[in-house]
Amino acid sequence: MPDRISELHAELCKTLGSATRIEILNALRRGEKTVGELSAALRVRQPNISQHLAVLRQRGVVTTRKDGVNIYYGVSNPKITQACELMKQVLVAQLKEGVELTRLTSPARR
Amino acid sequence: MPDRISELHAELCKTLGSATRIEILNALRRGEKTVGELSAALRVRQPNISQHLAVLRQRGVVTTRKDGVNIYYGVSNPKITQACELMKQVLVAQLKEGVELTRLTSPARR
DNA sequence: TAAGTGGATGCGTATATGCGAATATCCTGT
DNA sequence: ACAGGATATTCGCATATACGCATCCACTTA
Repeated sequence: MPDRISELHAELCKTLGSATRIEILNALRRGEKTVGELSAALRVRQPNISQHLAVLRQRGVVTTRKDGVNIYYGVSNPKITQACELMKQVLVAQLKEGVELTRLTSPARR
Repeated sequence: MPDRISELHAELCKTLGSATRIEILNALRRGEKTVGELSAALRVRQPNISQHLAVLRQRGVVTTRKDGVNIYYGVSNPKITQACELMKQVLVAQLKEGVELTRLTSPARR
């Protein structure tokens, strides 16, 4: 029976569980970007980008700043970028170890 | 158009996107535990725990060690715990700021 | 071999998520 | 008020995920 905190924690983590959102965060590392810039840089349709940004916003992962005609998005907390980076390091380590990404294989029974 | 690496990265992150799995990882911080111990500690039915452990296994987040009758699960890479901890810190910061978790509210239009 | 324990799997269902396509909204210049 | 660029929202569909329940498999001991 998971408690409330764990649920919020999981929800926050779940936010990073999308390839497009991961790329959005990567793109925002070097600084703020507008929706249009993100859409162009990632080659993802604008409405789709907007949807992902909405998710990131709801979880407080990104912040918005309006400047003239555009809305600039940025990462709200550097720790998010750090966590992201750690996870990527784990991934890289796995790939190097040739970790049998038994993605579709059976379990530990051996 | 997200690339392969981002997809793997996202899949790995997605693994942390479940309250039960978050609690499993928290429980494993202090050391290895068997399925039964986890089931009892978290008060979650055994088959359900097993399923979540299967997910964690497939993504290489946990490792298994067989000892006599039991199977001990442990976190495969300390960086995973670290990333998890960073995310929790972000969450705590958000809660403190009373971040209007506009979970169900409108966006940045102002 | 029968029984018991620890753990994994399959199934059905309810719910959540991602994406495309169309559309709506906001803001600024004319 | 109007046009147009920038961004947000809605709808529908296809897919993924979580959970309970029942069941199955592996190993040990009597």
